[in-house]
Amino acid sequence: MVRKPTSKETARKPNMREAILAAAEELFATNGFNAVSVRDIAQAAGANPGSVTYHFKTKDGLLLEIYRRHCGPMNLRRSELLAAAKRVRDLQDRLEAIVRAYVVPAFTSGSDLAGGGARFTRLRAVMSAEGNEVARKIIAQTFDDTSHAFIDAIHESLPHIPRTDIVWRSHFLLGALYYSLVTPDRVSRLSRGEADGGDAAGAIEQLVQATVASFQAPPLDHAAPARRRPVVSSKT
Amino acid sequence: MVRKPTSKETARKPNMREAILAAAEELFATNGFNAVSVRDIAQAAGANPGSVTYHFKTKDGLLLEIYRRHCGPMNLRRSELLAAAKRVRDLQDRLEAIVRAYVVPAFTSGSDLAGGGARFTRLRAVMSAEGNEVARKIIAQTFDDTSHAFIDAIHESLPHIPRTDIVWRSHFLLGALYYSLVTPDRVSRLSRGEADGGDAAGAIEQLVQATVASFQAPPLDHAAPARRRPVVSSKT
DNA sequence: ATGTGATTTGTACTATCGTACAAAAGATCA
DNA sequence: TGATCTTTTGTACGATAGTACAAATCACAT
Repeated sequence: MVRKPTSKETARKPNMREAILAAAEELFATNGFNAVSVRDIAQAAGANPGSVTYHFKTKDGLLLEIYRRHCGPMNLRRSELLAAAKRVRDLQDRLEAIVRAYVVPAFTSGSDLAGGGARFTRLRAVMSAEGNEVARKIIAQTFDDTSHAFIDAIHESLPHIPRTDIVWRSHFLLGALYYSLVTPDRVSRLSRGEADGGDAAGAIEQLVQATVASFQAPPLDHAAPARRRPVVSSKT
Repeated sequence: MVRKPTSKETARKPNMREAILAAAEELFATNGFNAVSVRDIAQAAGANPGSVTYHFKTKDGLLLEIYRRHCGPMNLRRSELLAAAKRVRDLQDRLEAIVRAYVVPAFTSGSDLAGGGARFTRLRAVMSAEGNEVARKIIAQTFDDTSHAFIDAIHESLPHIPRTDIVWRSHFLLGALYYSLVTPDRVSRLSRGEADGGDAAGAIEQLVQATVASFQAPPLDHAAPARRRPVVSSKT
């Protein structure tokens, strides 16, 4: 009996703390940080507002804990997948594997912390859009390392593309990834029901294929302008 | 004297109404809707809080007016550019022209309403992320037509790609576009200063090239699975 | 100059926000 | 059982939110 449930884990209701975290995650991810009140979260979790203060001290503290919960497992999984991807021999396959290693954990977190990575990624997208300060700090110090690792790996499998271009295209990848999680219904609507924007597996495949192609695009010639700029005049 | 400045346009301070709109646009676009108070907006515009109520009745009304201001000119310009793009003979050039016709007005609005399209597009991105109700309604009924027109045009120049795939890739384009406007600093940071995320012209070129390549990617084979899925195991 | 309508100001009201804190309730173990 | 610690509840407080509205101010036609 080295490990007993030290009463810290045995709440009256089963894990109220977790319920609050899950509710907050869901509400923040769909409505933004400021639109959600502590009372909203408490009600969604079936808890008392004061209970939120007790567990997380402040609303910022609650957001911080959400990040702490997910960042570790997600980046760990990404590292594992990236390491495996780097060992792929075929260059084309390797690139695809790298992109997949970046995308997949964003949709389904490794340890799948009570709700999966998709919800947390969506939350990150929303916090990013809102310019949330708490999130900005964590992201810069937690995700930039991972991003650099992926950019370097991609650069190695595409040595003829300038690093700058790869940075841009990685940026586009993240934007596309975020947006797919933020408004999946738009895909369903525009495809007139042919595609399901909420289907994670489908979204991943589409995103990976499109992104791999974008990475393989010829580099932008920074010295000379575009080969032949198509003439588009708005004056008919 | 058919047209005299009917005192409706001659405020004490030069166009306080416009100042409020501009300030609200800026603040909403960078901080989200709920994080910004009417008093914040009034202060940034050098106006009195009550003045905001006078001109726009409610905070939602203010947001609505911002959309009304930009949607018309922007979609008009997109239509013009799309029409011109469709007349490009070379298929490769035409595709690029179409993508450019979609992207360019998002960065710089046609009539450049006091601040340009980039700010408004960023605002759209943020409202989308926050799931803002006012914005959702307007977007569905104003932008979907334009989106369909572009999707159809792209489909015509890429007949062998299923429409579903084009929808997905257009969706990724919009996500990348949004994200580029939301966090341009990330590009500067990840490129270690080599690229300037805030440079609209550079962002447009990168985005257009990457997107054209993604559209030209082979279609996803919905019947048979991927040709040869690269094996990536997380267990080393 | 004066009246009139359009704006701006100042202030106040109610609702809700985040947070604090004491009391109640439950769990744990001597 | 009773002491002690953790968790939950209930309530309250100050700050700030959106909005309303009367008074003050301005522009302009007469």
